[in-house]
Amino acid sequence: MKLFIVESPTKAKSISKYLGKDWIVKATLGHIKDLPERSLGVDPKTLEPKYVWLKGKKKLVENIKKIAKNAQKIYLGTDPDREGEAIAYFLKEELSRVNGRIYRAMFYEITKNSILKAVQTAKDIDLNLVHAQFARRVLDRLIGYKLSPLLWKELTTKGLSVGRVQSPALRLIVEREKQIQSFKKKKYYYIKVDFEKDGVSFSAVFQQRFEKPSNAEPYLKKLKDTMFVVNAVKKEKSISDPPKPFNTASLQSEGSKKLNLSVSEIQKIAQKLYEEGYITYPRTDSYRMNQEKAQEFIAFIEKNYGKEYVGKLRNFREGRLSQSAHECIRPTSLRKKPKEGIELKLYLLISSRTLASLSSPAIIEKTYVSLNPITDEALEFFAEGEDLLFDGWMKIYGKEWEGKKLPELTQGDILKPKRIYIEERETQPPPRYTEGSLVKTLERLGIGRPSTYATIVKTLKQRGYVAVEKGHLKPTEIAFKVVDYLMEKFPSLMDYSFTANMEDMLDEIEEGRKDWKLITKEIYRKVLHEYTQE
DNA sequence: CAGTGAGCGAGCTTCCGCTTGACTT
Repeated sequence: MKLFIVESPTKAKSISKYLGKDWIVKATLGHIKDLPERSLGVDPKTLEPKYVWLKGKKKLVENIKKIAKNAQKIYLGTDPDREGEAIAYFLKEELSRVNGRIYRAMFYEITKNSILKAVQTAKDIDLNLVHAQFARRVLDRLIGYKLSPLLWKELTTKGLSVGRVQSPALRLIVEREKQIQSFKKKKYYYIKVDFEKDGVSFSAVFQQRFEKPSNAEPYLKKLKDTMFVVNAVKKEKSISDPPKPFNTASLQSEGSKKLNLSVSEIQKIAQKLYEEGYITYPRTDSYRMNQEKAQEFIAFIEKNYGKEYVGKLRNFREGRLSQSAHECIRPTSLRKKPKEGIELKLYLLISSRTLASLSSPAIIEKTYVSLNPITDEALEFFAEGEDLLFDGWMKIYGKEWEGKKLPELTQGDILKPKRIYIEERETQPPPRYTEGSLVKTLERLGIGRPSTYATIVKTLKQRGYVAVEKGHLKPTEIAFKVVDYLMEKFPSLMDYSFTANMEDMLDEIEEGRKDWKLITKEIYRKVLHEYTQE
């Protein structure tokens, strides 16, 4: 009998099928050890971390140990990334007491081939990766547990928190709010002319905007009772490429927008769909898709929509920080879907997005028309229209076409205006973040991981830093104070590229070029630098 | 005798990242 260990019980089930009878597959349910919650858990001098059992995990590992005792070989198949390597490390530390034949198996998708290959090519644990996890963990702990108490004292409020991820996230929200507060709305005016031709109405606007309606009046007088002539018509084809398939960030933002739910609710439903076998792993930063599956989906498109709707599997550049242990989020099969309710709705969003990503581009024709009043050629008016020549992926994704088509116009056409008037508009402040747009921004900046996006939002709410108002995130007064304080005392931590810089350092540890304790100390000192100078 | 203050100990918030099931109400 051989033993295979993974993180997720759902994965354990599928892998168990591939490996067959003389294998036992067990799941750790994520990390098994972590720093203690109620103390720092890091020696301030040596930076030596004190990892302790997570709740319930001692018992779980003891059970695995009993099986390990009698196993011919033990394969550690935790996720092929920094965190997964750390889990494997602690597993080995425990299991090697009863059995020395322990190997590290790496796989990037759950298919029979890749699992068998992982077993054949299994090697030893990569200590560099483990040390990078220590560095990441210790740094996050030091920042969180050393800086938070400074806030309690400074702002005499208990329960406030500072973190490598949450504090820059809060800064985004607070800075947006400041922009909104200082935004001065400005009115502006333009001259608009309504026409109608062949029963289709359209409008043209004057080349110039005005700050005051009185500035537009003289022009308006000139235009009284005049006819217009079409001076030029330009047509341009443009291509609208299909969207990428979903990863966690885009599923959370698109899902919460379309189904009107919070990002945590979306994540919860996705997790359920995953456990019930409807979709692939829901915590991923990757857009990769299994080749054979993509072929299967493309065949489905051809059969149900026709050849002209078939696109191709594209290779997307993964973000530099992407650790890519999993594929994109897609249906496991198109033959199996949930029966009803919100689960079905999210499933259908995922399946249509997946198919759309593999279908053909939409083709749009843009028309630009310029017109003059017959009485004055120097006054130019512009009209624009869009026509959908081919819907492509939009049909499959169910995206409604919003473009407006112009009537057929040719140079020299004479038109009688239906109405000439001044329209008032106002410049708009930038919008507040929604949960979804915040998650997308965090992903773009490389702040946080797919497994934590939803919790980041939750933490900011729990700390009383943000409130949800009409679906948008509004910072509270204490949030302003916290961000102002941190910006003054710890500017390098609040820099949006802090995480990216930290990742660079972790890369060096992973490649074995730097000692993890030295680097961790260096970064932490840099964060504290300005503060301790006083 | 009442009020004051020093000294001491107990009880305390907090991080990010990996994963769900086993608890209680």
